[in-house]
Amino acid sequence: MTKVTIYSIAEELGVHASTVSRAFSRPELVKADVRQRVLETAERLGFQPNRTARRLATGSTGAVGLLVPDITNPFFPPLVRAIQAAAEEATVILVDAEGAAAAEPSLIARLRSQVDGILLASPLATDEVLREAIGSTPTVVLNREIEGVASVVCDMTSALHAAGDHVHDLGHRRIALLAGTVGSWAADQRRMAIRMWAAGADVELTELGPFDASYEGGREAAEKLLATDTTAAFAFDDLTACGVVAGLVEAGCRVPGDRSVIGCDDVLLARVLTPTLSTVSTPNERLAHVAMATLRAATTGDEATPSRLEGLFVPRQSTGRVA
Amino acid sequence: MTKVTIYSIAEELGVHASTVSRAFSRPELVKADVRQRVLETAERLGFQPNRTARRLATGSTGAVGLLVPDITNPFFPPLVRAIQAAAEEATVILVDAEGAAAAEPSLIARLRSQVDGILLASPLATDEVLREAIGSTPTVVLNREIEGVASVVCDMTSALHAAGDHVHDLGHRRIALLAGTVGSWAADQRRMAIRMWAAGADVELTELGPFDASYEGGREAAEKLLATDTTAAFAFDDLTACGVVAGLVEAGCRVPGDRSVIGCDDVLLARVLTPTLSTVSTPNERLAHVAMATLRAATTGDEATPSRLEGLFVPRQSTGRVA
DNA sequence: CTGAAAGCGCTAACAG
DNA sequence: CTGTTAGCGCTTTCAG
Repeated sequence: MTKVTIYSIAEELGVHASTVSRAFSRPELVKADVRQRVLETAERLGFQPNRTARRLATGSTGAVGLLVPDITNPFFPPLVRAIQAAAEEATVILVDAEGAAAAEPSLIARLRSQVDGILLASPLATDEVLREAIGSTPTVVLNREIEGVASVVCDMTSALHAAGDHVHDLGHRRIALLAGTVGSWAADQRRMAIRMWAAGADVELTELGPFDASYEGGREAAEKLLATDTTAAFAFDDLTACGVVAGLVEAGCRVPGDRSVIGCDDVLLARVLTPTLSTVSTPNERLAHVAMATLRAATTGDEATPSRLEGLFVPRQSTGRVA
Repeated sequence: MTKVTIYSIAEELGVHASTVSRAFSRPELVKADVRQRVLETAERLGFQPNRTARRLATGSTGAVGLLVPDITNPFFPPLVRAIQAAAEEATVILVDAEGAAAAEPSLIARLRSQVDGILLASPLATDEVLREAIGSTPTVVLNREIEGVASVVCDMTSALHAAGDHVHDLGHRRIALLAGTVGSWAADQRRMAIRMWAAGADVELTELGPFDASYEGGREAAEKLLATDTTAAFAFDDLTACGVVAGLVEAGCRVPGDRSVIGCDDVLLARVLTPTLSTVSTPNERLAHVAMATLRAATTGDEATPSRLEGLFVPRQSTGRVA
């Protein structure tokens, strides 16, 4: 079981190692039958090109880094999966910041030396910090926008408008906006979208918060919510919405009987909760593909192109006709 | 911003590159003051040792692979996090099998060439297939045992006995066991544990299933469950339990008022569901540490040591006094 | 303790 | 189209 290299198979065939190398990396440069035989014996000998050597020689790692702020947030696993699928041959190195935004710069620094490019999901760090951390490494930021850095975001605006119209159609006129973490790009965007919608509809919007984007944050929000006479509420995300529902139900308020609740992200939780959550879903696969394409472009030195994808409102059980 | 290598700093100091190299990899072999100066200028120049080159030279990748069957299963993200933390310097390459057990061998093959060792969470593939796929790569299997392969498992037996005693104390005597996927090591272990407990307690155990380890599987289980006169049920995991609760509630059956439900794994869901789930938690951090330690041992050629950790029963709201 | 030299396995000009 | 020849940046004997 000795290691099989391009030399082993070159020798076996009486050709030069570089020919073997070419047979793999630039097949068009080698005569069809030679290539054929190379591939065959490679297969036969169980040849596995040594990625490390290739990397050293080419200077490219064949890997992309994916930094997520909190892998235990149910929003990210599906995204991670989609990115891996979209990465195809490239190996993706996932790094979880464990919810500690302050640690991200050093994590990014470590990543930089191991990858050709970085996909960065970092909602909380400031533009400054991030720009400095990524330096000259080709980077695409996800779900936020930073001047001068390529990005792909899922724009929830129109979906949230649709969600607003949906509850409006159900008769709701006093609506609560449970704001998410301040300084979060996504939270800001969602807040703006809902304000904009409310301004154009005959509804009274009550802003509460900010609340932490967590179940506990939702519980807290529920308390504040109960002190208002609103009949429907937009939560920052599904996890928060889950806490809101739990808090309301515990206080004897029925969902959607007495109050309607709208989540965001369409995580697994939204589909298994009782009641299932009306929410806005993200096109993860599309996002992943666009992100990878953008990263490849960035790697080959192209311009920073910001892309926007649209979220989709998914009505479920947590929204109902006003009491 | 030219690349800084051991040569740059060797030149800068008028020493040989190998000395610089040693200053990092075998500091004890270089005189204190030289080492000192090397480290200083390395710092000053922002030297980042090129991992790829190091790998080529040493033959070790400094990376470990972590294969999970389904990253979207909420059980895994916390484990991934724990493993990353336990891996310290080593970079962990996460591979998600996307729920397709059949694809695992080829994923493992790809991994093998990129890492020093593999942590393998693969509940469904057969021992044969796995043994063949890992070949001679140092491997630790997680939550299952394979003859001849190092492993670390979380043994739920005593925790499930505690759970049984708990519902027994609450007055339950007719108990349902909702079996998980057949052929799954964990499912088998849990089933055995509950049977064993039931055999030693004055309860009547009704086995139902097997059901898919999913929300839908739980819904299906709920239906079957309603056709029995049992008052408490063990679900395979929390996701299943969630489906069971949803199915029961939808049928007008209250949890825990009319029936008690016990989950397993203690995923996020268990804590945010209403009612919160009584379940068995896994010591992820311990598991991760033991797994990494075992892998390091395996890498240095030591024997395959199977380790067993204990789960912990966590009573919550989904279990209550019998009606 | 440090310098010299030989690779690790592959790629990439450059000739032929 | 294919062989030659240099490396990629670091580690590691082997001398001294």
